[in-house]
Amino acid sequence: MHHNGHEDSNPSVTVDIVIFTIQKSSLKVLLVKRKYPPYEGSWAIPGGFVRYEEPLEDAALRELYEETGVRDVFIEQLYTFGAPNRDPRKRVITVAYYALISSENLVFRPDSEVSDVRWFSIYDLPRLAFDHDKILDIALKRLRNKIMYTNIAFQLMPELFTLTELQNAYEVILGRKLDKRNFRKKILSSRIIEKTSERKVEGRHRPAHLFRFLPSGMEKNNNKEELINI
Amino acid sequence: MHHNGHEDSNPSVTVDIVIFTIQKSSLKVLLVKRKYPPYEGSWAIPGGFVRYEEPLEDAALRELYEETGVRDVFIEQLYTFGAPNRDPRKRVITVAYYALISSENLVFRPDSEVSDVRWFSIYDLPRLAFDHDKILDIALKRLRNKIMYTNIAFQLMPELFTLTELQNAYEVILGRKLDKRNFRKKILSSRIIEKTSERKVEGRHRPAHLFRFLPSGMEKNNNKEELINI
DNA sequence: TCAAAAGTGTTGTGTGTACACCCATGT
DNA sequence: ACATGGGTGTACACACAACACTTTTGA
Repeated sequence: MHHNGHEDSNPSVTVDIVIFTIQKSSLKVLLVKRKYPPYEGSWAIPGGFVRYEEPLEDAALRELYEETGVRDVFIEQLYTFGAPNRDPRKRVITVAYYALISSENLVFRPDSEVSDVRWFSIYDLPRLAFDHDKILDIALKRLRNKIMYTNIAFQLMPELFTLTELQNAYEVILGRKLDKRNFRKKILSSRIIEKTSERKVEGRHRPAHLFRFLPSGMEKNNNKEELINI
Repeated sequence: MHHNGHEDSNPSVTVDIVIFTIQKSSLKVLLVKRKYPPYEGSWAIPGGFVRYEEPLEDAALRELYEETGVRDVFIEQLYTFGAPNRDPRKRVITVAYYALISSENLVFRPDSEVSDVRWFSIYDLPRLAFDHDKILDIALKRLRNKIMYTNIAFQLMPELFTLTELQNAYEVILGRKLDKRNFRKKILSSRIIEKTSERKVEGRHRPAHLFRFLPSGMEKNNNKEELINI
């Protein structure tokens, strides 16, 4: 690693990946605690250097896999951040991605306070290293925007889910309540889910129907998105 | 310039900028003819290396200025392209931008066939170097999408303009006709333009009123955009 | 007086939104 | 029987789309 970047006319290139999931009715992002300077001890978005022969998206998927053990995940390029002083050591240009993963897919769930990788509620974030607060902010805006006219929210859901669970996902992401009847009308009329014969029995009340996404030529976690309107 | 990139663990970083304008009722992009290999003699989107201490957007603005002589232009980051083999010499990651410039602002208008920099209609493009056809395609999609819910089309217009001229700009970008009455209703109700006392006399027919954009806290070419709906 | 573009309203259709009650189940 | 969340329909406001004629000017 060069610490005197000026001898190298090329900036370094990294990928950073904002990983979202929903846990306990809360939208969470995965952060890692930095072990070395700069920003030692601060929390940061996972990321790392792009290998010489590695496509950018592959680098992002590799980082994602290293942190979460999850493959076959929806990711999308977000924005490229290149302020000359965003890393105090040398010029580092980072291509930011965001990912949505279903909490059922999590191989390990870094929850404990002692771990150096942890899920944080978007409403209870620590101070972040570098310009990562800006990256996270833009990722959240993109997610909130895109959930309104695409089906990306489905990437956050398990295989089978109830309409209330789906609505909760939307509400948690948007940070506001939605009307139950209007939501169901909209989702059902978009013909992207189908009712299964199964029900979810949970507590002493009427069981909910379970739904699944319609394959419709595109598979879940296929990195494809379809236009809908909520 | 290294020709053996493998000795340098860092990819090179460039910016490329898709420059749009409207000329003669046609949407045009600026292309430059390459003087050296690879792709010698092919047309390409203007671009160049990012200097070590230079913000990405500054690099894009610099390239834009070098090719067009225009400053204070609307530009927006588009996407970052980083396929390992997109440049046959070595790994080059390019951060693509797009720009909209009013043809009245053009200091020089590269029109002649002999020049090595020229405006091309988007419907009559030459074969492009590298992956520049993909970049241009994405830029055009973004422009067409964004024109529908922001005021960026105004960046393409002169200081004073008629409603018919503005509608032509929309039609040329979208590649389809719009309804005159509905268009005027929409634009006028969005309260982002104001009628001036001047008229444009042109030909043997009724002169059109000239309009200008309302400052509304944000200046033209301020790289800000406002949400509207067309 | 004619050619050419400017300018102007209404109506139907569809979409978004607000809103309240009965149903099915477990305890 | 009751507590709990599941599930359902209607009415109103607004946005969008389709559509044709009159006005103003220069030649």
